[in-house]
Amino acid sequence: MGGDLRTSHLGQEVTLFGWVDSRRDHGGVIFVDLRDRTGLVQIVFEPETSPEAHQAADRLRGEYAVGIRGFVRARGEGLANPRLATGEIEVAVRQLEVYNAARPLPFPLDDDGVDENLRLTHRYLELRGKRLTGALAARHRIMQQMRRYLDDRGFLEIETPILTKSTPEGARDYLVPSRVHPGEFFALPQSPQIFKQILMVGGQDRYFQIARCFRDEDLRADRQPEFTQLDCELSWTSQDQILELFEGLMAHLIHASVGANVSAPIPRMSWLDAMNRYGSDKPDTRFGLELCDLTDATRGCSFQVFSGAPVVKGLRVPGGAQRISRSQIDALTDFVRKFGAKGLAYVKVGDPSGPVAKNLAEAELATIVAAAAAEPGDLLFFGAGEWGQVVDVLGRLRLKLGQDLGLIPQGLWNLLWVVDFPMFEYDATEGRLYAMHHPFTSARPSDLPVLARWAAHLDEGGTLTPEAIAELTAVKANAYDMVLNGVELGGGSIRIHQAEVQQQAFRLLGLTPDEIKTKFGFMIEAFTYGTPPHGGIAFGLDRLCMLLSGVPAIRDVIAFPKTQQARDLMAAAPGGVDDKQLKELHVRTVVEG
RNA sequence: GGGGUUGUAGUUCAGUUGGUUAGAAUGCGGCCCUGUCAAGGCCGAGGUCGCGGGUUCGAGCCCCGUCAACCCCGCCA
Repeated sequence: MGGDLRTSHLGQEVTLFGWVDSRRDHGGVIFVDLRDRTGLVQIVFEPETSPEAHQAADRLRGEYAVGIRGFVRARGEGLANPRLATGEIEVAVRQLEVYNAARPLPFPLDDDGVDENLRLTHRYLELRGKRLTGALAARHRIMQQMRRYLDDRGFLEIETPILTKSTPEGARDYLVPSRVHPGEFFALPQSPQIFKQILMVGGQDRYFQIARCFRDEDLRADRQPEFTQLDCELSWTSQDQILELFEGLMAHLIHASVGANVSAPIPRMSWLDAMNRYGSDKPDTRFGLELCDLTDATRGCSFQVFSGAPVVKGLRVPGGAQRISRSQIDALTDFVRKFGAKGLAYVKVGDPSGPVAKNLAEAELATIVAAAAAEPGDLLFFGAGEWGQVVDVLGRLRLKLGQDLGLIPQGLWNLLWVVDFPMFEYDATEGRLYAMHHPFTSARPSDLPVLARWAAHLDEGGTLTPEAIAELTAVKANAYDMVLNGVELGGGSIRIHQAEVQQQAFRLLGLTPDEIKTKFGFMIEAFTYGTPPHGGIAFGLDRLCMLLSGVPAIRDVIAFPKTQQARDLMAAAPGGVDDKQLKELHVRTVVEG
């Protein structure tokens, strides 16, 4: 293609197709940069080569779709363009064909500043730009590398249904009404979870799929309602084997994409450690600024906010007393309020006049400073309250400070496994347990009796007592997440493969025996026919491509993304449908207002 | 559901304390030009200041509402 031409092609007769990227008309000679997916090449129209082509080139304009025949020749002395890969040569045109003229574009290609609204409406034009062309090519290569890596290790790529069944738990489903079965609906898959486990029952012992998933939840820069996962499952396996296999895959992908060497094995951190040290289950380990525990140091101190709190934690900013101004602290206080903090206590180490320091005896302050290993000139932020709230707020503050103070080194690819997740979270408002990973995740063998006992307790009409909640939230799951630079790339677990244990898990999550039967009966039954132990993992392909391409949003690695309001501006979807279609589907709309 | 940012020629932006005919660059159109490469020179066209309402003698600017894009909270097993 045009962008591939080099001096090795000198003298060759070539046929090129592409778009007019720019046109420089000198009257007697016309230069055009011809662009295709591979890049630019200069083509030259001159009367000496072809009077017809030269004359026809007069009406060329930007983005005309054209084809040319011509011959490759060297540029004259001093006329090479070092900024083009093809800059040593040019193509003298003998014949020009204009396939399609182009109206002036609504915006210039490759201009990052253009309103995204406009770019999304004309996505076909934005796709011609280097940015998207490069990102899509990178995504293609990542997918090819994934396929090769997994194929080499005996995995089969198998497709699972898009029209499937709504299941409780998890995100809101996208629903598809059934024409044949009035009043019934398919759901689009939030992930192929159940199908891939059934594939294991079906003997397809190493499966993968680059699978489209659908979740009808609100969007973010890294969240689209339809997105792609690399979804994997294998039988006769262990957590260690899975971590090893997939850290190998990720190291391979990072090396192939950005050339960085990630040394396997990658570090593993327990969920509890991650929460305590980084205030996040997906810690960004590219920088320090770790949280410290000040609960003991503040026990019984004179400052009621600390002494009355179940947990007090600190975040020490070295030299922060100078680097962070009062107005910045005010802004940070507003920041943490968004996450439910009542305020943001701080002391400037060595300065006893601050609002918090004034409330503490000298010795108490000294104890706290020592516990935080803080030095004069440091700024020490505090979080006091329930453990989950405190670590969450300080974790978010840590990330913000890391960004604001420029503490995050670029060019690092810090991979991390987070392991030993709790099996359940307790929701006090709803009075029920939720699966932290998903309901198919297995527990550590030593915890199985705990599950069995409380499931039986519920079966006998019992309720979730405080004792049950305490014991069950202490249960650890065989689950693991992979984190890259503070972004959750993927996660998985060793699954439950025994019908009885799966029933217990559903019971503990509050499903009635009837619900279990209607929603998951086929799965439970499948587990009674010789199910291999199995486990798997799924990675967010869009996020991975986003990080490896260094772009700020997954929209930038998706050919046709949706807006934050979940619209496709180009296709103008969603849109209304005919009454006839609705009738066939046995659906009536009720639009308020 | 909530908080925030943005919205002015095709595009990116400027527009003073509310004051006459809303500017620049780029793009677009015409003419000139045989070595440019973001070509150059001359000339020209191009505006519902997102939309609706209000305040005012007077609104791009102030107020209220609304729409859209984006960022975030909630939500996303």
